[in-house]
Amino acid sequence: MTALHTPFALKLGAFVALSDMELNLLNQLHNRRRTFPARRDMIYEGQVERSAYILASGWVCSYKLLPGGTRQIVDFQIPGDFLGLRSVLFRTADHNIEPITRVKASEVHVQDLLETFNSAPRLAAAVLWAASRDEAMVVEHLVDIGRRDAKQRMAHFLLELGARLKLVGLASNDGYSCPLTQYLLADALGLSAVHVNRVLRELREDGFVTFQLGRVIFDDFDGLVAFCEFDRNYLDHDGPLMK
Amino acid sequence: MTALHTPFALKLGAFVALSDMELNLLNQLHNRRRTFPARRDMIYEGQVERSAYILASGWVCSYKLLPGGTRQIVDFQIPGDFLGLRSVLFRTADHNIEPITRVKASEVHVQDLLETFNSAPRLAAAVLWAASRDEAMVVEHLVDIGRRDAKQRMAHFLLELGARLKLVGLASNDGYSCPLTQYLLADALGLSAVHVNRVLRELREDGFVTFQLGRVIFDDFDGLVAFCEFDRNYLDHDGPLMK
DNA sequence: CGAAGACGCTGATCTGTGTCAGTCAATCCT
DNA sequence: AGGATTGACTGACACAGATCAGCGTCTTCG
Repeated sequence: MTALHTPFALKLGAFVALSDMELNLLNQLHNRRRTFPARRDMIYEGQVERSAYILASGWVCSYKLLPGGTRQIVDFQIPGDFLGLRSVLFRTADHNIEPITRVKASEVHVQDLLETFNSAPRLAAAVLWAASRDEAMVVEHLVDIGRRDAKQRMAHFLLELGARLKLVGLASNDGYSCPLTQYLLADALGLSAVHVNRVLRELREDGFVTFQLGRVIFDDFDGLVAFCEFDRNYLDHDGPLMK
Repeated sequence: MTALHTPFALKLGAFVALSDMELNLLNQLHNRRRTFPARRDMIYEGQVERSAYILASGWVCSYKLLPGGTRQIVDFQIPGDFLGLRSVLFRTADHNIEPITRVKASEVHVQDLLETFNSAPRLAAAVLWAASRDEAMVVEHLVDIGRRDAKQRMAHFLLELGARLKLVGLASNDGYSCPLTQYLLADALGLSAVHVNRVLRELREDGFVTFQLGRVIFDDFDGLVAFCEFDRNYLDHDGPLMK
């Protein structure tokens, strides 16, 4: 992958055809590179220092802790995604962000972002688009947890993740590699780890998907889509107004 | 309530002290008044015409339909809230909006909004703040449905609603009037209507809240807060950056 | 007026998922 | 090398909440 096609550029490029000039501007956002080890929170609830990042490689999750000690993972972020965009708006972050793997990310100052938007307004639209997509995904998770049973929920989740990864060149319709443990899946889907295991086995025995050894393999992609009523267009909208 | 203190102005005023000039600008947004009857969708999934509204009176809900015929209510909107702000960004709306009662709302054109922001940048920050709060609420609902049992979920929901209504002068710590049916509560909380009924009875018998005849009455506000571990600050943040 | 819907409410029964308790293999640490 | 930790996996059992079936009261409307 050349410098001109970071995951971030790939993602935005899916909605706005990017000129060379715009691509260059995007790449200039990537100068403040930082690395984070797995499992140590990058941003935690109540933190005052506000920083946003663009994920270059690795996976992270954002979650909220409950007094009881359990947690709810709100979403996973994959390369190309923004981290902590909202914590820039509020004085303090309202949720935690934890790397699942070792992570490389570019720190982004609000200032730089605004300057970039100034030089290339179409990029502002693209970023806004991406932010709205993330919000739509949270809504879809709400529907997932509220109204689908465990098996459909898992199926829907694996397909959604696939669609997102495909956008940044990390998945195909065959499958993708995935560092999530069954405990992480449980915290994200509102299930117990034990039940996650059972559901994955059932989906495997049904011949739909196999999730083993860090790889998700779609054995019957169309069947899976039908089974959980996945809406194929839900993540590739028509793009922003200013296309 | 004078024209200078619409619910919308009250809400924004809670985060930015508004000058008379800013109040006037806000009120000018309210000229295109429209009325909607209950139960007929104002905005539906896939609709192309993009319009945003500010709710002046009445209640609405935004929801997503599932192929099976069930639905998940994502959130309720009360006076002072924005409707369909996101549907302005996308070519088509990605969810439905249905009035629960008869509703009065002011149609807002993107153009007017931008001009207002131009004259009073602090209002832009306030609106952004409000939008972020709405997003934070969806996240909280996710936590609700994913990790709290039915009773705590209901308790948390009733308290959250109370906090929002208080902000626009429609509730006190004693209670508020509330047009939601048990079916609506069920669709919002991911429960069956039957179970909603049982949970409400239990909360009443515990001496926490009474929800009857269209009124929510907090019999033991502090007890209820403790019971569902409601975070008193979660909705009154520190305000936006540009305070 | 009477009929038809809403809506609140309840008991009986069924079921999806959680909880508990444990095994096994792989990896990391000292 | 031995011990600790982590993650996948399983069976037995318990329970929260769904589903089914039904009653009663209001409101709406032809």
